[in-house]
Amino acid sequence: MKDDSDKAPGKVSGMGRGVGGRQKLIEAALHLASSTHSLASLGLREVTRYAGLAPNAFYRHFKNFDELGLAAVDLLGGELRRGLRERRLRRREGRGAPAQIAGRDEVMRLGREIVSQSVALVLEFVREHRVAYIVGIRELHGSSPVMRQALQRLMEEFAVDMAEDMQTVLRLPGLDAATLLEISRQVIRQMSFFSMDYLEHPEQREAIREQAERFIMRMFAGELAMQASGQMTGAVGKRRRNAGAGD
Amino acid sequence: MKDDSDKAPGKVSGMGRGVGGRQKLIEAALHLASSTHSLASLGLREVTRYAGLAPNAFYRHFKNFDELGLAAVDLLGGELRRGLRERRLRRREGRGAPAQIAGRDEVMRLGREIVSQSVALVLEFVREHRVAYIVGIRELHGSSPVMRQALQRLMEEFAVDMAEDMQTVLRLPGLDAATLLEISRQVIRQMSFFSMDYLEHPEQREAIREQAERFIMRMFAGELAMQASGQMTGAVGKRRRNAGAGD
DNA sequence: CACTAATGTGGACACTCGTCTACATTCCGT
DNA sequence: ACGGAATGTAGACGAGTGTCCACATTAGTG
Repeated sequence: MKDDSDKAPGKVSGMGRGVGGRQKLIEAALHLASSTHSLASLGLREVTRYAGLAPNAFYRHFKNFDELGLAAVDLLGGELRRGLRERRLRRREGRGAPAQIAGRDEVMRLGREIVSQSVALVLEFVREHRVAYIVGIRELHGSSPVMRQALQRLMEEFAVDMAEDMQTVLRLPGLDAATLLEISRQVIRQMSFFSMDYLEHPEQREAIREQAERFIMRMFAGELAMQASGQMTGAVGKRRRNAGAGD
Repeated sequence: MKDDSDKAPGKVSGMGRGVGGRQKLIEAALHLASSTHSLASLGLREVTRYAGLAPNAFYRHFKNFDELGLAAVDLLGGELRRGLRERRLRRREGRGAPAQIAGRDEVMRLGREIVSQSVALVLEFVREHRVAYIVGIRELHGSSPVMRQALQRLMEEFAVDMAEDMQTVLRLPGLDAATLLEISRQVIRQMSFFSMDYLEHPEQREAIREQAERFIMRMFAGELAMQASGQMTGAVGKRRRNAGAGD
């Protein structure tokens, strides 16, 4: 990929023979972890061997595998988030200042367009970063608290981005910020499953994409319908805000 | 020629000193896997040591860790599924022959009741089988294809059960079996996240339970709303069944 | 040039691991 | 009661592991 050798703060001066060591180790670890063990239980020697380095070279870059994992999350998580934000901004520019409160149909159409684009972008990223994504999902449920926390945080950032986007573009009446965030979190989580299906069943990609879009539309339509019929004050109770997996 | 004593529930034939060996190994493995490695990367010696047995005792019961994992899935997955089915039947009896097609409000109320009970049951099970559940979720995304497949299948069974239940109790107009199953699958998947939150944040259990119930209601309300407004024939694509007589 | 920091190699140590062979104990069915 | 099957223990082997120490190469800085 790219030579990004300055990932850690202040790390650009003198170097020995090879420059790609760090990157090579990360790639080796992701590749091995995607097809074999979990990240935390990878062998140090195994990884360095795969990367074409001596065992000790590992220590030059990372203290342990959690540290390597965090570096990978920073690298790829940041890339995905930047990608989503970019595309979002591009769309917003290309449209001027649109969404005055519009009719229900107009909102639906606009929402569907945004949903469709976002889903496509995520699935595209997932396809291009297959191994990293698989490892990411694996570690999200894995045994290292450090990795779990880092990845949960990443997902929370995605959810916040998505909620802000929705808030800005569609000003849905009665959809307060807290509810929007709750829905966004649930969408992001569900997407982690859809993305896995997408990778594992290439022959059903079209269907999976449609399923994902349908899911998201269903969530919003459901919230609107429940608010419209006043059902949300029912037995379910409604002390919503701050209920999620916030740190 | 009597019991096919393979792994069927009739495993009681000849035995040596201890009887709980198999069970002890499973428990040890789950316990270790829930707090340390993934199942597949557990050490044979590690597990037997924790179980208070000699390393070789492992071979007496399992050929490898996949086999142990499958046994655990059979054990606990079966228990959960039976529990859900039981409670479902009990509810159905205790009610006689209820659901003639009722008004929308009546359907909503009944649906909410079922949702609430089912969510409570699942969360209760999760709390009572904490370690097993954590390992299950971990292996659902883990590196062993054998375990992944077994757990995906288990979740599919849950989804089918849930869809059938919904189908039987609430005869929602226009909610065909395929859509119901799709929604059920998504609910089951989302519940895996809710359950994790539930375990990891005991102080927010009430809120998480409400969130789960809200999520499920939102899904159904959303599907009904979309069908009612004819939106499901839109750009999303909908080669699902032919709605035919479209209401 | 001399110095330092970064990056790399190789060898060695003690340790754990999976697996094998051999033997001991307990229960079941005939 | 006896033989076989199930379940358990003990010890040993080679392979792989994490980590440490010593040394080599290169880039930038004074």
